[in-house]
Amino acid sequence: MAELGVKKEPDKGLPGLEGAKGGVVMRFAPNPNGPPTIGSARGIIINSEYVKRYGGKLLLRFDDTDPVNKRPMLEAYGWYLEDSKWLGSVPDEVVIASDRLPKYYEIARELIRRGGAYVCRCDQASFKALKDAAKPCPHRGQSPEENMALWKDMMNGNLAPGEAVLRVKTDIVHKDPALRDWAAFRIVTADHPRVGERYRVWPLLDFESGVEDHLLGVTHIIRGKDLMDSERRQRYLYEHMGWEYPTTIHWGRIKIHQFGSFSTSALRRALEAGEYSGWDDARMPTVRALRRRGIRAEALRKFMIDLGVGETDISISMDSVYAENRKIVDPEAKRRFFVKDPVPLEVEGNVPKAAKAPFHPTLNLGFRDIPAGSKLLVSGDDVTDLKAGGKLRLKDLCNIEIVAIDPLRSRVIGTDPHQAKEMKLRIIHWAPTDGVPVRVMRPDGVDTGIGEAGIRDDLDQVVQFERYGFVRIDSVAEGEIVAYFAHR
RNA sequence: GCUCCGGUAGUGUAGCUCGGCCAAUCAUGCAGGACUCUCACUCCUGCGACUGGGGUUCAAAUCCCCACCGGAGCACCA
Repeated sequence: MAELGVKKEPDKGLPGLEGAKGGVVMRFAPNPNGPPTIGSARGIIINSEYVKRYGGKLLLRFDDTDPVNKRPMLEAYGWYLEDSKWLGSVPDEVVIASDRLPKYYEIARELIRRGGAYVCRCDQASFKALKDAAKPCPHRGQSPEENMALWKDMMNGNLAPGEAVLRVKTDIVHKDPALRDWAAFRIVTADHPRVGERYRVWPLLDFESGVEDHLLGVTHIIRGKDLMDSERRQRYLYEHMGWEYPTTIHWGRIKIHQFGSFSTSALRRALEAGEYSGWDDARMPTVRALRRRGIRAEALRKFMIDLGVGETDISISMDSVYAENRKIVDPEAKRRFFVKDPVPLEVEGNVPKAAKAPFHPTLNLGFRDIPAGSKLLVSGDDVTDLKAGGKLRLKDLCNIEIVAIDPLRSRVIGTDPHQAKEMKLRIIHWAPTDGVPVRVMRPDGVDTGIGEAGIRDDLDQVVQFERYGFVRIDSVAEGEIVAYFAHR
């Protein structure tokens, strides 16, 4: 009775894709000039999410056609594969543009034959001047035969870098100057990290990407709003060739509060200048850094899917990722004591020999013993506002009253947690003097302190340092444990 | 200069295609409370938005126009 009206259900997850019923072919197409960043993760995750939803194929395509300005890194190809896999987005097929130059040449020749492209020998500045004035350059009217001959000169070395480019004919009087006769190939004699000096004519993004999307049968393209004009440019190419353009979706630029805006190239420069310890430095906005810090792929996936694919430029906070991750990690993270900036605390009276502390407050993960005694360490942050006569509870150990401040002395006034509760004592954590030195690498700096010795058993695990935050134990060396900070 | 795109709470997001179910969804954040030997987790309550102005209409977050704000392209970069 009540459901006569069709209630609009709030859209859950990603919006549907137009014409995706029979399955999709989608691609993520990075330039491998560094490891995947959080921005890359968005592309990897969203594309793969759609493929999972509609069925079909996920392609990982390396658009590595600039050996100079955005020079590829050989290691980065593997990094993308590795991080895609970790993110739960294993590609069905991997394509590397620098392997496929001959295909592009073939299409270039066909395009020339069809009169869809010409070899332009203007220098950059004078072409721009003509283009801005919506005037054709002198080479635009060359016959396909002339163009083919010049193309061969580009290929065989008769023309030097800068002396000629192949341009796709569009509409030289188009009202948007960005679309007028764009360059498809240029001469580059620099060596390429993968294929050396085998080729001297390299395609530009609009050609390479546009051609590949067709060759690979891509049905849906998701790309940045900054590439909107790319689609409009490529449509001219598709028209010359008689191809059908895929469906496109655009999204806006993404900024992250905690990292600001970043580009792979900028990060690479900073890294090479020695500002970071590596691509997985805790301060890096890379997938591998997040992984090292103990962020789970599931948290990232959920976060990215929740972001959606809007065309608005967004400025997001890692807080949401952290909130997702906290929920995943909390039930399995062992609790440990880590005392930051330790201050010695003398305790008089009957201090228990050891604390029997649960690994988890609510789940049955067992207990660990932490040796105690009359000399302990507490966090510098916890003692700043202490005064003589003040009382507090050392968690899982005993209740104390502060006797003196500098140096810090106290006496046991009981061990019963209920007493502490009745007295509404503040509860702080502590560490034994024979604990292990711990260094915590954080996005915002480094903390040092002493942790309970049991942390040595937690290599590669995500644990919670009580009242401090979640960390991943990164290394357990003789003298020091290194932890990477995930979030509070 | 030319051209294109966008503007819902602090931050994201749903709703906008086919105007009424929207005194506007969800998450995160913040505030308060419950639980708890952690400032974690969980639960409850609360805070908080349709950029502005015109127009069309019985009715506009949704359609049209203008303004303002933000982003992007006009590379032999991706």
